[in-house]
Amino acid sequence: MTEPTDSPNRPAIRPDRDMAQQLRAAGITPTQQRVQIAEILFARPQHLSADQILAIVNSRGTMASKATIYNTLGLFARKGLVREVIVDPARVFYDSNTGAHHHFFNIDTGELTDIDADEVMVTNLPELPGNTEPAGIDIIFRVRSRKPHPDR
Amino acid sequence: MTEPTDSPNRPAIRPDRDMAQQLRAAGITPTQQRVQIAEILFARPQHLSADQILAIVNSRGTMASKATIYNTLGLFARKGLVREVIVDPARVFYDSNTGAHHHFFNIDTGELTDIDADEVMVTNLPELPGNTEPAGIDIIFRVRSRKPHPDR
DNA sequence: GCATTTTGTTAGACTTTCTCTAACTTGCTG
DNA sequence: CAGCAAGTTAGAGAAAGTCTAACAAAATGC
Repeated sequence: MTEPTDSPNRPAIRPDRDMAQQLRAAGITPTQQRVQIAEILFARPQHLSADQILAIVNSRGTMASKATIYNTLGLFARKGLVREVIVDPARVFYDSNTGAHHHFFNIDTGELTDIDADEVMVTNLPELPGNTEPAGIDIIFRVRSRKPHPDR
Repeated sequence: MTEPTDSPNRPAIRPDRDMAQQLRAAGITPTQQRVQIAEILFARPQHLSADQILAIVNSRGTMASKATIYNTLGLFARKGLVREVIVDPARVFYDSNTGAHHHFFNIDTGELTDIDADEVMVTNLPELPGNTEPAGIDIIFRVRSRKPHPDR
């Protein structure tokens, strides 16, 4: 469960509704690029990196620069439409599922899998450090493929 | 609680004992550089980045290259002497406390604070994906300093 | 102990991911 | 439709970490 930085509990974006309208409802001016990126992200629940999104946009013959991808993903994350999942330095995934859930991360293959929040219970929320407010929890269960790699 | 990739439950490294000997006991050949880095890391429980360790080593007038810092930290992590904590892309911390605990990460200040494992209960460990074995859990409670920043 | 082989270290080039900048475009707003 | 704010762009730049090839140190065998 991660509370977004902005706008508490917005309904999830749906692929089958007018995207421009949904963006507007989320307080985001729907430019061509943003709609395009949103359509990719929300086509189904998935984890995509900025790089992958850029590649998909380009493969469609449409246009969006690297900077726009990053700006847009950052904006979406601030607005709570997607969730940043950090599993590996130098690789942030944007999770189109902002519902309560956690992740398995396979450190060998780089695969990221959802865990439904119901399957994990975190109790006893600790006291926050002075003068801070919650911004989210990330629980990542790191796993590795069997037969671990050698160890030098 | 993170199980190390190697060697299940090794006693924590202590700053007040012979470091070379302790490294050897952990299955690590104690070179000059490794001892130096270990002494910095285990002086007290703390979170240091590779960069910080490099800076400390250099400030002491001793020598260790960037590559050695990374090699050594990777080795220590594989051997379970330290724990990698990923809170921010492009910033991995090495935690000299490998005991059961989690973290607060202040996304505004970059501060990392320990949470004792007793304060958080995770129950219902989910079923692992096929043919994988556990490599550790990271629970990071992201917090932000009060009065959130503006939003473009 | 000396030679051999293995392991570790080094500087610096390289890679990857992300950010910044300055110019340009788009599109509200009155 | 003029003016202005917001968005996009290409490409340079920054930051963190990896790789490589040469050299150094250490373990191993005899």
